[in-house]
Amino acid sequence: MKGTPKISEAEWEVIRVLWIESPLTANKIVEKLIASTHWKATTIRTLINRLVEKSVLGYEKRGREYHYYPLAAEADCIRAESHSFLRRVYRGALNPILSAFIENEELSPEDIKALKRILQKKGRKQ
Amino acid sequence: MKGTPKISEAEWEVIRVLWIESPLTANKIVEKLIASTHWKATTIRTLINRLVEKSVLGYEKRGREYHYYPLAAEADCIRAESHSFLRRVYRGALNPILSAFIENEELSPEDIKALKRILQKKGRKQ
DNA sequence: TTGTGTATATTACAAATGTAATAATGAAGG
DNA sequence: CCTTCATTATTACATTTGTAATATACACAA
Repeated sequence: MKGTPKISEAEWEVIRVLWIESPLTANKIVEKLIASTHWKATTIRTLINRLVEKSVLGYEKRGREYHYYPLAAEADCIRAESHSFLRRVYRGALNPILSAFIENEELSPEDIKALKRILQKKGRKQ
Repeated sequence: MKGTPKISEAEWEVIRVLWIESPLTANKIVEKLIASTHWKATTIRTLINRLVEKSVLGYEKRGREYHYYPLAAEADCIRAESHSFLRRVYRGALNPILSAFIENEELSPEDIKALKRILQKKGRKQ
C-alpha cells in the first residue's frame, strides 16, 4: 500500500458503499446512491471513474459489465483522513478534540462504557 | 453567526495563527507562516484575502496597514469541521472513531485521566 | 444485419484550491 | 515634486472537485 490518495467528500460516499458490500456493478452503486443522494447517474459514474484513476477502486470486467471493489482498505483510508483532520484542526493536540467530540455528539451508554474500557487499557500500557 | 463557511486546508494554517494572537498585520502573519511552511509571501496574502472574502477574517485599516483578526470563533470552526469530518468518515457513528483515535494517537496519562472524567460526567447526564 | 437499448468512455464546464507573479498605490525621504 | 520602498490589489494559471451531458460501442432482438 502506497499511502492512500486524497478522497474527496463526494467520493467518500461512493467508496463507502463498496466497503459495505462488494464487488458491485456500476449500476448497483448508482442505484444505492441515487437512493441516498440527489445525484444523477452520470455524476456517480464520474466519481467511480475518478476513484479508479486514484487506485482506490479496482474492477473486474465480466461480460460487458464492470464489477467494482475497493483496493484501499477502509481502515487505512479512515486512518489517513483522521490524521489529516487532526493535523489541520488540532495540530496533534488530541485531547481537545476528543473532549469536543464526546461533549458534542451522541454517545450511548454502551459507547461510553466501551470507551472507558479502551482508555483503561491504554492507561495500563503506558 | 451564520454558519461557518468552508475553510480550506491551507487557509486553516492562516486562521490558526490569528486564533493564537490577533490582530496581526499581513506582514506579521506572513512572517510567522514562512517560518512554518514553504509558502511564498504572495501565497499567504492570497490566503488572507480569501479568508476575508469568506468573512472568516476581518481587518482594520490603520495607516496604510491592515490589521487582521478572526471573525469566526475558533470553537465554531472546529465544531463545524469536526462535524463534517464525522459525517464524511463515520456517518455519525462516533464510537469507532474515538476508539481509533485513542488507540492510534499519543495520549498522556493526564489526557487519559481527563477523558475518563469527561466520560464519567457524560455517563451521568444520560 | 440493423436497430435499440444499456454500459462504458469522452467531453464539458464552473467553482474552489494551491501557488504564485505582477501591477498599482501611497507614504516617506531626498 | 519625484523616486523608492513597502503594502495592498489585480491577475494568472494548473488541479481538483462537483455536477453533468453527450458519444460510442456492443449485445441482443427482430
